[in-house]
Amino acid sequence: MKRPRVRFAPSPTGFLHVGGARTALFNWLYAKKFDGDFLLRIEDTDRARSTDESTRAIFEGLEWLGLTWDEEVVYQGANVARHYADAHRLLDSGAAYRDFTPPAETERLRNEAEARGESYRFDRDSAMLSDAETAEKLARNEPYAIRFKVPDGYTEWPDLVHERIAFPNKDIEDFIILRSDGTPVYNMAVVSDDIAMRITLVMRGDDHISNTPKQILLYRALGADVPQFGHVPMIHGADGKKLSKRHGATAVGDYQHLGFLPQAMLNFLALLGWSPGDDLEVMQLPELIERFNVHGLHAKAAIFDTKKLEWMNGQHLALIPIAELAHVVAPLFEKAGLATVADLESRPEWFHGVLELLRVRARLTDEIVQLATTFFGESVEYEAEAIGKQWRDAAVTGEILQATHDRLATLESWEPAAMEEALRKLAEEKGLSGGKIFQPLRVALTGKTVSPGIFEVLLYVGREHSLARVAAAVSFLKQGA
RNA sequence: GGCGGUAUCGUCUAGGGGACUAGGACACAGCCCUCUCAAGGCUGGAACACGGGUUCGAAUCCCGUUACCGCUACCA
Repeated sequence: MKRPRVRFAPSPTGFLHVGGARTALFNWLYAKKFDGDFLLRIEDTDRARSTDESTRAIFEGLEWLGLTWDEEVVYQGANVARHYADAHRLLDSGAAYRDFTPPAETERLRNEAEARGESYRFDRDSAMLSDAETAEKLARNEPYAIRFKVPDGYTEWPDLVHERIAFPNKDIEDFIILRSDGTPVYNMAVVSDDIAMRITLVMRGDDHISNTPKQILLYRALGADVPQFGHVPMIHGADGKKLSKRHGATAVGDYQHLGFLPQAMLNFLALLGWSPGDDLEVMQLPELIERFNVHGLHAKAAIFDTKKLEWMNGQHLALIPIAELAHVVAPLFEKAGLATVADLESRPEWFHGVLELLRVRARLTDEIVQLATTFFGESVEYEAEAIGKQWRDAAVTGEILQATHDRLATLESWEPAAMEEALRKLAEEKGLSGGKIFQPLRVALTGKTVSPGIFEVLLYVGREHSLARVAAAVSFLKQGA
Protein backbone atom coordinates (compact mmCIF):
# COMPACT_ATOMS: atom_id res chain seq x y z
CA MET A 1 0.00 0.00 0.00
CA LYS A 2 1.09 3.49 -0.86
CA ARG A 3 2.25 5.57 2.09
CA PRO A 4 -0.90 7.36 3.22
CA ARG A 5 -1.03 11.12 3.27
CA VAL A 6 -3.81 12.82 5.18
CA ARG A 7 -4.43 16.41 6.06
CA PHE A 8 -6.27 18.70 8.40
CA ALA A 9 -7.49 21.82 6.62
CA PRO A 10 -9.09 24.38 8.91
CA SER A 11 -9.98 27.88 7.86
CA PRO A 12 -8.48 30.44 10.23
CA THR A 13 -11.69 32.22 11.12
CA GLY A 14 -11.76 31.42 14.83
CA PHE A 15 -10.11 29.32 17.48
CA LEU A 16 -9.49 25.63 17.13
CA HIS A 17 -12.91 24.14 17.73
CA VAL A 18 -13.27 20.80 19.53
CA GLY A 19 -14.91 19.36 16.43
CA GLY A 20 -11.96 20.43 14.34
CA ALA A 21 -9.58 19.06 16.94
CA ARG A 22 -11.29 15.71 16.74
CA THR A 23 -11.11 15.64 12.96
CA ALA A 24 -7.44 16.50 13.26
CA LEU A 25 -6.99 13.74 15.83
CA PHE A 26 -8.57 11.08 13.61
CA ASN A 27 -6.37 12.12 10.72
CA TRP A 28 -3.31 12.17 12.93
CA LEU A 29 -4.14 8.77 14.40
CA TYR A 30 -4.62 7.38 10.92
CA ALA A 31 -1.25 8.71 9.81
CA LYS A 32 0.53 7.30 12.86
CA LYS A 33 -1.23 3.99 12.68
CA PHE A 34 -0.54 3.38 9.01
CA ASP A 35 2.87 4.99 8.92
CA GLY A 36 1.81 7.94 6.82
CA ASP A 37 2.07 11.71 6.84
CA PHE A 38 -0.20 14.16 8.57
CA LEU A 39 -0.23 17.55 6.85
CA LEU A 40 -1.68 20.86 7.86
CA ARG A 41 -3.23 23.28 5.41
CA ILE A 42 -4.61 26.65 6.39
CA GLU A 43 -7.52 27.56 4.15
CA ASP A 44 -7.16 31.29 4.21
CA THR A 45 -8.68 32.19 0.87
CA ASP A 46 -11.52 34.03 2.55
CA ARG A 47 -9.43 37.12 3.18
CA ALA A 48 -12.20 39.00 4.92
CA ARG A 49 -12.69 36.43 7.66
CA SER A 50 -9.22 34.95 8.04
CA THR A 51 -6.94 36.33 10.70
CA ASP A 52 -3.36 35.67 11.74
CA GLU A 53 -4.57 35.41 15.29
CA SER A 54 -6.79 32.48 14.36
CA THR A 55 -3.94 30.82 12.53
CA ARG A 56 -1.80 31.12 15.64
CA ALA A 57 -4.62 29.79 17.82
CA ILE A 58 -4.90 26.74 15.57
CA PHE A 59 -1.17 26.07 15.82
CA GLU A 60 -1.24 26.49 19.57
CA GLY A 61 -4.24 24.24 20.01
CA LEU A 62 -2.71 21.50 17.86
CA GLU A 63 0.62 21.81 19.62
CA TRP A 64 -0.96 21.66 23.05
CA LEU A 65 -2.69 18.46 22.05
CA GLY A 66 0.54 17.14 20.60
CA LEU A 67 -0.88 16.71 17.10
CA THR A 68 2.25 17.66 15.23
CA TRP A 69 2.32 17.86 11.46
CA ASP A 70 4.92 16.29 9.26
CA GLU A 71 5.64 18.87 6.59
CA GLU A 72 5.62 22.60 6.34
CA VAL A 73 2.24 24.23 6.71
CA VAL A 74 0.53 24.88 3.40
CA TYR A 75 -1.28 28.17 3.04
CA GLN A 76 -4.03 27.90 0.50
CA GLY A 77 -3.81 31.59 -0.30
CA ALA A 78 -0.31 31.05 -1.65
CA ASN A 79 -1.62 28.73 -4.33
CA VAL A 80 -4.27 30.77 -6.07
CA ALA A 81 -2.21 30.93 -9.24
CA ARG A 82 -2.36 27.15 -9.49
CA HIS A 83 -6.07 27.12 -8.68
CA TYR A 84 -6.59 29.62 -11.47
CA ALA A 85 -4.53 27.58 -13.88
CA ASP A 86 -6.41 24.39 -13.02
CA ALA A 87 -9.73 26.11 -13.58
CA HIS A 88 -8.54 27.29 -16.97
CA ARG A 89 -7.25 23.84 -17.76
CA LEU A 90 -10.82 22.62 -17.31
CA LEU A 91 -12.10 25.43 -19.48
CA ASP A 92 -9.62 24.56 -22.23
CA SER A 93 -10.46 20.87 -22.12
CA GLY A 94 -14.18 21.60 -22.44
CA ALA A 95 -15.00 20.31 -18.95
CA ALA A 96 -16.03 23.82 -17.99
CA TYR A 97 -17.46 26.87 -19.73
CA ARG A 98 -17.62 30.61 -19.41
CA ASP A 99 -20.65 32.11 -17.74
CA PHE A 100 -21.18 35.74 -18.62
CA THR A 101 -24.42 35.99 -16.64
CA PRO A 102 -24.14 38.82 -14.13
CA PRO A 103 -24.33 37.50 -10.56
CA ALA A 104 -27.34 39.70 -9.87
CA GLU A 105 -29.22 38.06 -12.72
CA THR A 106 -28.50 34.56 -11.45
CA GLU A 107 -29.57 35.59 -8.00
CA ARG A 108 -32.80 37.03 -9.36
CA LEU A 109 -33.68 33.84 -11.15
CA ARG A 110 -32.90 31.83 -8.06
CA ASN A 111 -35.09 34.01 -5.83
CA GLU A 112 -37.93 33.87 -8.29
CA ALA A 113 -37.79 30.11 -8.47
CA GLU A 114 -37.77 29.85 -4.72
CA ALA A 115 -40.72 32.23 -4.45
CA ARG A 116 -42.59 29.88 -6.74
CA GLY A 117 -41.63 27.02 -4.46
CA GLU A 118 -39.46 25.42 -7.10
CA SER A 119 -35.89 24.34 -6.67
CA TYR A 120 -33.51 26.35 -8.81
CA ARG A 121 -30.94 24.73 -11.02
CA PHE A 122 -28.57 26.81 -13.08
CA ASP A 123 -29.59 26.62 -16.70
CA ARG A 124 -26.61 25.60 -18.73
CA ASP A 125 -28.29 25.93 -22.12
CA SER A 126 -29.10 29.57 -21.76
CA ALA A 127 -25.66 30.36 -20.41
CA MET A 128 -23.53 28.49 -22.93
CA LEU A 129 -22.91 30.77 -25.85
CA SER A 130 -21.86 30.11 -29.39
CA ASP A 131 -18.22 30.61 -30.25
CA ALA A 132 -19.04 33.82 -32.04
CA GLU A 133 -20.99 35.26 -29.09
CA THR A 134 -18.23 34.27 -26.72
CA ALA A 135 -15.58 35.90 -28.91
CA GLU A 136 -17.64 39.04 -29.06
CA LYS A 137 -18.10 39.31 -25.28
CA LEU A 138 -14.44 38.49 -24.76
CA ALA A 139 -13.48 41.26 -27.16
CA ARG A 140 -15.64 43.65 -25.18
CA ASN A 141 -13.85 42.52 -22.04
CA GLU A 142 -17.02 41.40 -20.33
CA PRO A 143 -16.37 39.60 -17.02
CA TYR A 144 -17.22 35.93 -16.75
CA ALA A 145 -17.13 33.17 -14.19
CA ILE A 146 -16.06 29.66 -15.05
CA ARG A 147 -18.62 26.96 -14.41
CA PHE A 148 -17.99 23.26 -14.29
CA LYS A 149 -20.05 21.27 -16.73
CA VAL A 150 -21.49 18.49 -14.61
CA PRO A 151 -21.73 15.35 -16.76
CA ASP A 152 -24.68 12.98 -16.86
CA GLY A 153 -24.77 9.91 -14.71
CA TYR A 154 -24.17 9.59 -11.03
CA THR A 155 -21.26 9.98 -8.72
CA GLU A 156 -20.55 7.62 -5.89
CA TRP A 157 -17.77 6.63 -3.58
CA PRO A 158 -17.13 4.11 -0.85
CA ASP A 159 -16.93 6.23 2.24
CA LEU A 160 -14.67 5.06 5.03
CA VAL A 161 -17.25 5.90 7.65
CA HIS A 162 -20.47 5.38 5.75
CA GLU A 163 -20.79 2.56 3.34
CA ARG A 164 -21.42 3.91 -0.09
CA ILE A 165 -22.76 7.31 -0.88
CA ALA A 166 -24.22 8.13 -4.28
CA PHE A 167 -25.51 11.31 -5.83
CA PRO A 168 -27.38 11.54 -9.12
CA ASN A 169 -25.50 14.14 -11.14
CA LYS A 170 -28.75 15.73 -12.21
CA ASP A 171 -29.07 17.02 -8.67
CA ILE A 172 -25.76 18.82 -8.86
CA GLU A 173 -25.90 22.10 -10.69
CA ASP A 174 -23.10 23.44 -12.83
CA PHE A 175 -21.11 25.04 -10.08
CA ILE A 176 -18.68 27.91 -10.35
CA ILE A 177 -15.02 27.05 -10.02
CA LEU A 178 -13.55 30.48 -10.76
CA ARG A 179 -15.27 33.73 -9.88
CA SER A 180 -15.52 36.56 -12.37
CA ASP A 181 -12.79 38.36 -10.45
CA GLY A 182 -10.48 35.45 -11.16
CA THR A 183 -10.41 33.99 -7.65
CA PRO A 184 -11.04 30.29 -7.12
CA VAL A 185 -14.00 28.92 -5.26
CA TYR A 186 -13.62 26.53 -2.32
CA ASN A 187 -14.17 23.24 -4.14
CA MET A 188 -11.69 24.15 -6.85
CA ALA A 189 -9.04 25.26 -4.37
CA VAL A 190 -9.43 22.18 -2.21
CA VAL A 191 -9.15 19.73 -5.08
CA SER A 192 -6.24 21.56 -6.63
CA ASP A 193 -4.40 21.58 -3.29
CA ASP A 194 -5.21 18.01 -2.36
CA ILE A 195 -3.86 16.87 -5.72
CA ALA A 196 -0.73 18.96 -5.28
CA MET A 197 -0.23 17.65 -1.76
CA ARG A 198 -0.74 14.09 -3.00
CA ILE A 199 -3.41 13.43 -0.38
CA THR A 200 -4.56 9.81 -0.41
CA LEU A 201 -7.39 10.07 2.10
CA VAL A 202 -9.62 13.04 2.79
CA MET A 203 -11.08 12.66 6.25
CA ARG A 204 -13.25 15.56 7.31
CA GLY A 205 -16.56 16.56 8.87
CA ASP A 206 -19.70 15.13 7.31
CA ASP A 207 -20.94 18.62 6.55
CA HIS A 208 -18.76 18.16 3.47
CA ILE A 209 -20.61 15.14 2.15
CA SER A 210 -22.48 17.15 -0.44
CA ASN A 211 -19.26 18.79 -1.63
CA THR A 212 -17.71 15.42 -2.28
CA PRO A 213 -19.42 14.51 -5.57
CA LYS A 214 -18.43 17.90 -6.96
CA GLN A 215 -14.87 17.34 -5.91
CA ILE A 216 -14.76 13.83 -7.34
CA LEU A 217 -15.98 15.22 -10.65
CA LEU A 218 -13.18 17.77 -10.54
CA TYR A 219 -10.52 15.15 -9.84
CA ARG A 220 -11.70 13.14 -12.81
CA ALA A 221 -11.89 16.11 -15.14
CA LEU A 222 -8.39 17.08 -14.07
CA GLY A 223 -7.18 13.57 -14.80
CA ALA A 224 -6.09 12.99 -11.20
CA ASP A 225 -6.50 9.94 -8.98
CA VAL A 226 -9.52 10.27 -6.74
CA PRO A 227 -8.48 9.87 -3.09
CA GLN A 228 -10.41 7.93 -0.50
CA PHE A 229 -12.97 9.85 1.51
CA GLY A 230 -14.14 9.48 5.08
CA HIS A 231 -16.75 11.71 6.62
CA VAL A 232 -16.82 11.85 10.38
CA PRO A 233 -19.91 13.14 12.16
CA MET A 234 -20.32 16.50 13.79
CA ILE A 235 -20.18 17.18 17.50
CA HIS A 236 -23.34 18.59 18.98
CA GLY A 237 -24.15 20.45 22.18
CA ALA A 238 -26.40 19.10 24.91
CA ASP A 239 -29.46 20.34 23.00
CA GLY A 240 -28.56 18.25 19.96
CA LYS A 241 -27.65 21.24 17.84
CA LYS A 242 -24.30 21.78 16.22
CA LEU A 243 -21.85 22.84 18.90
CA SER A 244 -21.50 26.60 19.02
CA LYS A 245 -20.60 29.46 21.31
CA ARG A 246 -24.01 29.22 22.94
CA HIS A 247 -22.95 25.93 24.47
CA GLY A 248 -20.11 27.53 26.41
CA ALA A 249 -16.54 26.46 25.87
CA THR A 250 -16.01 25.14 22.35
CA ALA A 251 -12.38 26.02 21.72
CA VAL A 252 -9.71 23.60 22.82
CA GLY A 253 -7.88 26.58 24.31
CA ASP A 254 -10.82 27.10 26.66
CA TYR A 255 -10.34 23.63 28.06
CA GLN A 256 -6.63 24.12 28.39
CA HIS A 257 -7.24 27.15 30.59
CA LEU A 258 -9.98 25.44 32.54
CA GLY A 259 -7.45 22.93 33.85
CA PHE A 260 -7.80 19.97 31.52
CA LEU A 261 -4.90 17.78 30.50
CA PRO A 262 -4.27 17.38 26.78
CA GLN A 263 -4.14 13.60 27.08
CA ALA A 264 -7.60 13.60 28.68
CA MET A 265 -8.96 15.85 25.96
CA LEU A 266 -7.51 13.58 23.28
CA ASN A 267 -8.85 10.46 24.95
CA PHE A 268 -12.30 11.96 25.34
CA LEU A 269 -12.41 13.28 21.79
CA ALA A 270 -11.27 9.96 20.38
CA LEU A 271 -14.17 8.22 22.08
CA LEU A 272 -16.66 10.67 20.59
CA GLY A 273 -17.34 8.98 17.31
CA TRP A 274 -14.88 6.16 17.60
CA SER A 275 -14.72 3.03 19.68
CA PRO A 276 -11.95 0.47 20.08
CA GLY A 277 -14.64 -2.20 19.89
CA ASP A 278 -14.45 -3.32 23.49
CA ASP A 279 -14.99 -1.73 26.87
CA LEU A 280 -11.63 -0.02 27.14
CA GLU A 281 -12.05 3.70 27.76
CA VAL A 282 -9.05 5.24 29.43
CA MET A 283 -6.20 5.21 26.96
CA GLN A 284 -2.90 6.98 26.54
CA LEU A 285 -1.80 8.24 23.16
CA PRO A 286 0.34 5.21 22.24
CA GLU A 287 -2.57 2.94 23.03
CA LEU A 288 -4.91 5.13 21.00
CA ILE A 289 -2.62 4.75 18.01
CA GLU A 290 -2.36 1.04 18.50
CA ARG A 291 -6.07 0.52 18.85
CA PHE A 292 -7.20 2.99 16.20
CA ASN A 293 -8.98 1.49 13.23
CA VAL A 294 -11.32 2.78 10.61
CA HIS A 295 -13.96 0.22 11.44
CA GLY A 296 -14.55 1.77 14.84
CA LEU A 297 -15.46 5.13 13.34
CA HIS A 298 -19.07 6.02 13.97
CA ALA A 299 -21.50 7.72 11.60
CA LYS A 300 -23.75 9.31 14.20
CA ALA A 301 -23.29 12.80 15.56
CA ALA A 302 -22.17 12.79 19.18
CA ILE A 303 -23.10 15.11 21.99
CA PHE A 304 -20.28 16.75 23.87
CA ASP A 305 -20.67 15.69 27.50
CA THR A 306 -18.57 17.91 29.74
CA LYS A 307 -19.24 15.67 32.74
CA LYS A 308 -17.58 12.73 31.10
CA LEU A 309 -14.69 14.90 29.98
CA GLU A 310 -14.17 15.89 33.61
CA TRP A 311 -14.24 12.29 34.71
CA MET A 312 -11.75 11.47 31.99
CA ASN A 313 -9.51 14.26 33.19
CA GLY A 314 -9.65 12.86 36.71
CA GLN A 315 -8.55 9.49 35.34
CA HIS A 316 -5.60 11.01 33.56
CA LEU A 317 -4.73 13.14 36.56
CA ALA A 318 -4.34 9.90 38.47
CA LEU A 319 -2.30 8.25 35.71
CA ILE A 320 0.15 10.94 34.75
CA PRO A 321 3.68 10.49 36.15
CA ILE A 322 3.94 12.65 39.24
CA ALA A 323 6.96 14.59 37.98
CA GLU A 324 5.10 15.45 34.82
CA LEU A 325 2.11 16.60 36.81
CA ALA A 326 4.38 18.73 38.98
CA HIS A 327 5.76 20.33 35.86
CA VAL A 328 2.30 21.15 34.50
CA VAL A 329 0.91 22.39 37.76
CA ALA A 330 3.81 24.33 39.32
CA PRO A 331 3.21 27.44 37.20
CA LEU A 332 -0.41 27.42 38.34
CA PHE A 333 0.74 27.48 41.96
CA GLU A 334 2.90 30.45 41.15
CA LYS A 335 0.04 32.19 39.39
CA ALA A 336 -2.15 31.65 42.43
CA GLY A 337 0.51 33.26 44.61
CA LEU A 338 1.09 30.12 46.66
CA ALA A 339 4.75 29.55 45.86
CA THR A 340 7.24 30.17 43.11
CA VAL A 341 8.12 27.46 40.65
CA ALA A 342 11.69 27.60 41.89
CA ASP A 343 10.57 27.07 45.47
CA LEU A 344 8.48 24.06 44.53
CA GLU A 345 11.30 22.61 42.49
CA SER A 346 13.63 22.97 45.43
CA ARG A 347 11.57 20.56 47.53
CA PRO A 348 10.24 17.99 45.05
CA GLU A 349 9.65 15.33 47.67
CA TRP A 350 7.25 17.54 49.59
CA PHE A 351 5.60 18.91 46.45
CA HIS A 352 5.13 15.49 44.88
CA GLY A 353 3.72 14.24 48.15
CA VAL A 354 1.13 16.99 48.23
CA LEU A 355 0.19 16.37 44.61
CA GLU A 356 -0.09 12.67 45.28
CA LEU A 357 -2.61 13.50 47.99
CA LEU A 358 -4.68 15.84 45.86
CA ARG A 359 -4.61 14.38 42.36
CA VAL A 360 -7.09 11.70 43.26
CA ARG A 361 -9.43 14.26 44.80
CA ALA A 362 -9.43 16.68 41.88
CA ARG A 363 -10.77 16.55 38.37
CA LEU A 364 -9.07 19.68 37.11
CA THR A 365 -5.54 20.95 37.60
CA ASP A 366 -7.04 24.18 38.90
CA GLU A 367 -8.81 22.23 41.62
CA ILE A 368 -5.49 20.81 42.75
CA VAL A 369 -4.23 24.33 43.27
CA GLN A 370 -7.34 25.27 45.21
CA LEU A 371 -7.12 22.21 47.43
CA ALA A 372 -3.43 22.82 48.01
CA THR A 373 -3.98 26.17 49.69
CA THR A 374 -4.21 24.31 52.97
CA PHE A 375 -0.56 23.36 52.78
CA PHE A 376 0.70 26.91 52.40
CA GLY A 377 0.73 29.89 54.71
CA GLU A 378 0.57 30.16 58.45
CA SER A 379 -2.94 31.15 59.39
CA VAL A 380 -6.16 29.31 58.73
CA GLU A 381 -9.56 30.74 58.04
CA TYR A 382 -12.33 28.77 59.69
CA GLU A 383 -15.41 28.17 57.64
CA ALA A 384 -18.60 28.96 59.52
CA GLU A 385 -20.03 25.61 58.53
CA ALA A 386 -16.98 23.82 59.92
CA ILE A 387 -17.20 25.62 63.25
CA GLY A 388 -20.90 24.90 63.48
CA LYS A 389 -20.47 21.27 62.72
CA GLN A 390 -17.29 20.27 64.52
CA TRP A 391 -16.72 22.94 67.13
CA ARG A 392 -20.20 23.21 68.63
CA ASP A 393 -19.05 23.10 72.25
CA ALA A 394 -16.14 25.52 72.43
CA ALA A 395 -15.03 24.53 75.92
CA VAL A 396 -14.96 20.80 75.29
CA THR A 397 -13.43 21.18 71.85
CA GLY A 398 -10.76 23.52 73.16
CA GLU A 399 -9.82 20.96 75.75
CA ILE A 400 -9.60 18.16 73.22
CA LEU A 401 -7.50 20.25 70.89
CA GLN A 402 -5.18 21.25 73.73
CA ALA A 403 -4.68 17.61 74.60
CA THR A 404 -4.15 16.78 70.95
CA HIS A 405 -1.58 19.52 70.67
CA ASP A 406 0.30 18.35 73.73
CA ARG A 407 0.32 14.76 72.63
CA LEU A 408 1.59 15.62 69.16
CA ALA A 409 4.22 17.90 70.63
CA THR A 410 5.75 15.02 72.54
CA LEU A 411 6.22 12.96 69.40
CA GLU A 412 9.78 12.30 68.44
CA SER A 413 9.12 11.54 64.82
CA TRP A 414 6.61 13.38 62.63
CA GLU A 415 5.41 10.28 60.87
CA PRO A 416 1.77 9.49 60.09
CA ALA A 417 1.96 6.08 61.71
CA ALA A 418 3.34 7.46 64.95
CA MET A 419 0.83 10.31 64.97
CA GLU A 420 -2.05 7.96 64.40
CA GLU A 421 -0.94 5.65 67.17
CA ALA A 422 -0.57 8.54 69.60
CA LEU A 423 -3.93 10.11 68.81
CA ARG A 424 -5.85 6.86 68.81
CA LYS A 425 -4.37 6.15 72.21
CA LEU A 426 -5.46 9.60 73.38
CA ALA A 427 -8.98 8.92 72.15
CA GLU A 428 -9.07 5.64 74.00
CA GLU A 429 -7.90 7.27 77.21
CA LYS A 430 -10.62 9.84 76.93
CA GLY A 431 -13.20 7.29 75.96
CA LEU A 432 -13.79 8.97 72.64
CA SER A 433 -14.06 7.64 69.12
CA GLY A 434 -11.22 8.58 66.80
CA GLY A 435 -13.48 10.88 64.85
CA LYS A 436 -14.12 13.02 67.92
CA ILE A 437 -10.43 13.91 67.87
CA PHE A 438 -9.77 13.93 64.13
CA GLN A 439 -12.67 16.09 63.07
CA PRO A 440 -12.02 19.08 65.33
CA LEU A 441 -8.35 18.72 64.48
CA ARG A 442 -9.19 18.86 60.80
CA VAL A 443 -10.94 22.18 61.29
CA ALA A 444 -8.01 23.50 63.29
CA LEU A 445 -5.58 22.55 60.54
CA THR A 446 -7.58 23.38 57.43
CA GLY A 447 -10.60 25.42 58.51
CA LYS A 448 -12.75 22.95 56.59
CA THR A 449 -14.77 19.84 57.24
CA VAL A 450 -13.16 17.98 54.38
CA SER A 451 -9.53 17.33 53.57
CA PRO A 452 -7.19 14.49 52.75
CA GLY A 453 -6.48 12.04 55.55
CA ILE A 454 -5.70 13.92 58.73
CA PHE A 455 -2.26 12.38 59.26
CA GLU A 456 -1.20 13.25 55.73
CA VAL A 457 -2.36 16.78 56.34
CA LEU A 458 -0.30 16.87 59.53
CA LEU A 459 2.69 15.53 57.66
CA TYR A 460 2.62 17.98 54.78
CA VAL A 461 1.60 21.04 56.76
CA GLY A 462 4.64 20.19 58.83
CA ARG A 463 5.29 19.88 62.54
CA GLU A 464 5.88 23.52 63.26
CA HIS A 465 2.90 24.89 61.37
CA SER A 466 0.61 22.12 62.51
CA LEU A 467 1.30 22.74 66.18
CA ALA A 468 0.94 26.47 65.65
CA ARG A 469 -2.40 26.01 63.93
CA VAL A 470 -3.73 23.81 66.69
CA ALA A 471 -2.56 26.29 69.32
CA ALA A 472 -4.24 29.09 67.39
CA ALA A 473 -7.47 27.12 67.30
CA VAL A 474 -7.32 26.61 71.05
CA SER A 475 -7.03 30.32 71.72
CA PHE A 476 -9.70 31.06 69.16
CA LEU A 477 -12.06 28.77 71.03
CA LYS A 478 -11.17 30.33 74.38
CA GLN A 479 -12.09 33.76 73.09
CA GLY A 480 -15.35 32.48 71.76
CA ALA A 481 -16.26 30.72 74.98
C1' G B 1 -38.98 22.53 -1.05
C1' G B 2 -34.84 19.39 -3.29
C1' C B 3 -30.65 16.30 -2.27
C1' G B 4 -27.74 13.69 1.24
C1' G B 5 -26.82 11.65 6.09
C1' U B 6 -28.24 9.51 10.89
C1' A B 7 -31.42 6.66 14.39
C1' U B 8 -29.51 1.15 21.05
C1' C B 9 -30.36 3.66 28.37
C1' G B 10 -30.54 11.20 29.80
C1' U B 11 -25.18 11.09 27.39
C1' C B 12 -20.77 8.25 25.01
C1' U B 13 -21.04 3.40 23.19
C1' A B 14 -20.69 -2.67 22.57
C1' G B 15 -23.57 -5.28 19.04
C1' G B 16 -21.97 -7.46 11.79
C1' G B 17 -29.05 -13.15 11.97
C1' G B 18 -29.31 -17.49 17.15
C1' A B 19 -24.04 -16.54 22.65
C1' C B 20 -29.52 -10.51 24.26
C1' U B 21 -33.07 -11.74 30.28
C1' A B 22 -29.31 -6.20 25.11
C1' G B 23 -23.04 -5.54 27.83
C1' G B 24 -19.60 -1.39 29.48
C1' A B 25 -18.70 3.88 30.78
C1' C B 26 -20.46 8.98 32.37
C1' A B 27 -24.36 11.02 35.26
C1' C B 28 -28.00 9.66 39.18
C1' A B 29 -29.49 6.65 43.81
C1' G B 30 -28.16 3.17 47.66
C1' C B 31 -24.57 0.17 50.24
C1' C B 32 -19.41 -1.19 51.57
C1' C B 33 -14.56 0.76 52.89
C1' U B 34 -13.67 4.90 56.38
C1' C B 35 -11.23 10.30 60.75
C1' U B 36 -14.06 13.77 56.65
C1' C B 37 -13.74 14.22 51.31
C1' A B 38 -12.20 11.85 47.11
C1' A B 39 -10.65 7.40 44.82
C1' G B 40 -12.08 2.26 44.80
C1' G B 41 -15.66 -1.98 45.27
C1' C B 42 -20.76 -3.70 45.06
C1' U B 43 -26.00 -2.95 43.89
C1' G B 44 -30.14 -0.41 41.41
C1' G B 45 -33.23 2.29 37.97
C1' A B 46 -32.59 3.41 32.72
C1' A B 47 -32.50 1.94 25.66
C1' C B 48 -33.04 -1.27 20.35
C1' A B 49 -37.84 5.63 17.08
C1' C B 50 -42.45 3.59 14.62
C1' G B 51 -44.77 0.30 10.93
C1' G B 52 -44.26 -3.36 7.42
C1' G B 53 -41.51 -7.22 5.25
C1' U B 54 -37.28 -11.28 4.51
C1' U B 55 -36.17 -15.54 7.84
C1' C B 56 -37.26 -21.35 11.61
C1' G B 57 -35.16 -16.95 14.13
C1' A B 58 -34.08 -9.57 13.53
C1' A B 59 -31.26 -4.56 17.79
C1' U B 60 -28.60 -6.70 13.51
C1' C B 61 -30.88 -7.41 6.45
C1' C B 62 -34.76 -4.73 3.08
C1' C B 63 -38.76 -1.04 2.39
C1' G B 64 -41.75 2.91 4.18
C1' U B 65 -42.91 6.61 7.96
C1' U B 66 -41.27 9.93 11.57
C1' A B 67 -37.62 12.81 13.96
C1' C B 68 -33.03 15.11 13.97
C1' C B 69 -28.66 16.95 11.37
C1' G B 70 -26.01 18.78 7.02
C1' C B 71 -25.80 20.87 2.13
C1' U B 72 -28.67 23.58 -1.28
C1' A B 73 -23.77 30.94 -2.74
C1' C B 74 -19.43 34.22 -7.86
C1' C B 75 -18.82 31.46 1.74
C1' A B 76 -15.36 28.05 3.48
